[in-house]
Amino acid sequence: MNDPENPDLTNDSSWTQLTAPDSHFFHRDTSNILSDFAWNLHASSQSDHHHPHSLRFDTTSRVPSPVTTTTLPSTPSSSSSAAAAALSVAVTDVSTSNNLPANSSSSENPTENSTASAAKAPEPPRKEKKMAQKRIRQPRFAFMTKSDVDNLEDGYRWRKYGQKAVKNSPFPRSYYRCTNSRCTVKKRVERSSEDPSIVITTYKGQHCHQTTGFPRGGILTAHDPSSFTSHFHHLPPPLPNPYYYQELLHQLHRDDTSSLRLPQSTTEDEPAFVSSINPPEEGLLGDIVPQTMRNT
DNA sequence: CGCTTTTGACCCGCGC
DNA sequence: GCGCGGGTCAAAAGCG
Repeated sequence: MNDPENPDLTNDSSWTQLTAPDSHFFHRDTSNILSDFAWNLHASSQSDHHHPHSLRFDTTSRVPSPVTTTTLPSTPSSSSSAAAAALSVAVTDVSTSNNLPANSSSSENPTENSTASAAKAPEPPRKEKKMAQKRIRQPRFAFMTKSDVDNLEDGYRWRKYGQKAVKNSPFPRSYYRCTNSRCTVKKRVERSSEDPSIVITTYKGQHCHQTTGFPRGGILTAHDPSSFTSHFHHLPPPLPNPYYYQELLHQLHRDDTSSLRLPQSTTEDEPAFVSSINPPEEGLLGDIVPQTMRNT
């Protein structure tokens, strides 16, 4: 079965064959380490079209936008200290008209859910929650990482809440949720069946809090986008951080909007990363941290 | 003791 | 309607 939210990221062709409704995919055909294209990212309009590293933006379904390909400037990999190498990034936003931000803990509070079950509410809270989840789909993005470890360090703490065997894959898929009780972000980690060295990580939702900090990179705060980027420029995190990819999208759109066409017409189901095309000073906060959380 | 992981069961959506 | 597969729950076990 083709899971629209979970295309086989290990298959290059599948990246462009994504048939998921309201999804937007980025594909980068590269095997370089993350730091190669990440932590020194300075996307410029002078896209090196000769470079094999390409970022493919693909959107299907409701938005009949053509697949647009752009390229990223590449800097030679200067370090292999990181145990992981990002291969591709995919943004599969599936937000609907009611894009529930991660900070809307009032409407989706795990603690409340757990306690409500014992209260025997007239309506099964579990069912309510399911219904809510069905209606409200959160932005998500995925990336492939060459790594020996499954659970990549990304600055947040995660609690594993499930594991499932994956069809046509000898490797199980693990499900994690952010340990922050108010945060509804989840991530899914699975290993490529074709290349066991590749870990496919899919993030869903938006964090409503700061990171806990990288073990080897000091504390990383999400309050200061400038320090965030400069932090990475000077001190690449040991492993890929989802922030980077959203920043990547920013950069791409900012620098080359002519070649990277975003589904601007999807106003009714505005993807998070589209709405995040903000002024530079807006930075990553537009993607990750809800505006209401920034002044805390 | 508190937190995390494991794991079987359950629920739901989707395709046939 | 049925079966399959993905995703989640929740109790038990493990760990520091």
